[in-house]
Amino acid sequence: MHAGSPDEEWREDCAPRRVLELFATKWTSMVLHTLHARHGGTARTGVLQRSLPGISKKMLTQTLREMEASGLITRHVETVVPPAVEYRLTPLGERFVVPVELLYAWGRDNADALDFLVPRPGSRRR
Amino acid sequence: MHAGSPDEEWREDCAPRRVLELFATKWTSMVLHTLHARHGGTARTGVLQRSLPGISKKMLTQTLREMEASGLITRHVETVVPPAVEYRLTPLGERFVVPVELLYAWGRDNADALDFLVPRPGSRRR
DNA sequence: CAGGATCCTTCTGGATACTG
DNA sequence: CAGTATCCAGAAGGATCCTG
Repeated sequence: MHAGSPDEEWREDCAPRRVLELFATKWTSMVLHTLHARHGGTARTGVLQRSLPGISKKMLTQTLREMEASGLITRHVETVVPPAVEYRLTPLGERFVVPVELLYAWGRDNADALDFLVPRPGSRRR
Repeated sequence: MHAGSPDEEWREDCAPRRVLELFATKWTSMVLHTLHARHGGTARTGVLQRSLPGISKKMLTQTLREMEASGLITRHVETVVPPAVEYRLTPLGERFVVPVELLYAWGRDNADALDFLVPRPGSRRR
């Protein structure tokens, strides 16, 4: 347990980094959580948008596209008018929910310690 | 379990969002993990930098500053020449390590499913 | 050795308008 | 209703040079 040992090198494509990529898009884990905890794993676009106050239509669509490309969700299109699109968690997505929920649970348990972060709504970190 | 219920509103300052703020700086969780898993919770600046191939001196310092401001680590300065600075996980930091490690563990367990992400070193997601 | 100060490039993501 | 296409301000973060 010391420096230099290249056992688990922080290569650009190591597992930890790839997981972080999933958080790179701001809304991913929130969509994941909402889909899972509030809608049982399946929801339509508009429902998701209303469940995530503050997300723009652009970012919702973009996030959903990336999550689909990552294999976290699937997209089902009902060919009707007006179009109805449903997003559903994949088994991989369901599994990813577990650590994400743990992370959020930790946040709730340590809310006091995090109080000094995000002091006032509108200012980001730092 | 449906839309509209404002039980756990996604306000700008809700716990989940504040946790995500901790990941907003790219290297935070990697520094945390390295400090914990490779150095037993305490390490000097240079050691950390060598343990994190690819991090710039600027980002390392900046990340450490923010982590200190967030109460995840403490900074100890040895007043000698050349200066020696040690960073140490706080109890809060130690607790945060738990969900972070679970996240990384999930990544390792699902490495196969994540293989299509980060196809070649040098290109980011998408 | 630790880290501050700049410069500069890339990316994020919000606002808005438009299509089927 | 779902999605696309632009435009654009601001943030993230890498490279480099300088200080005690």
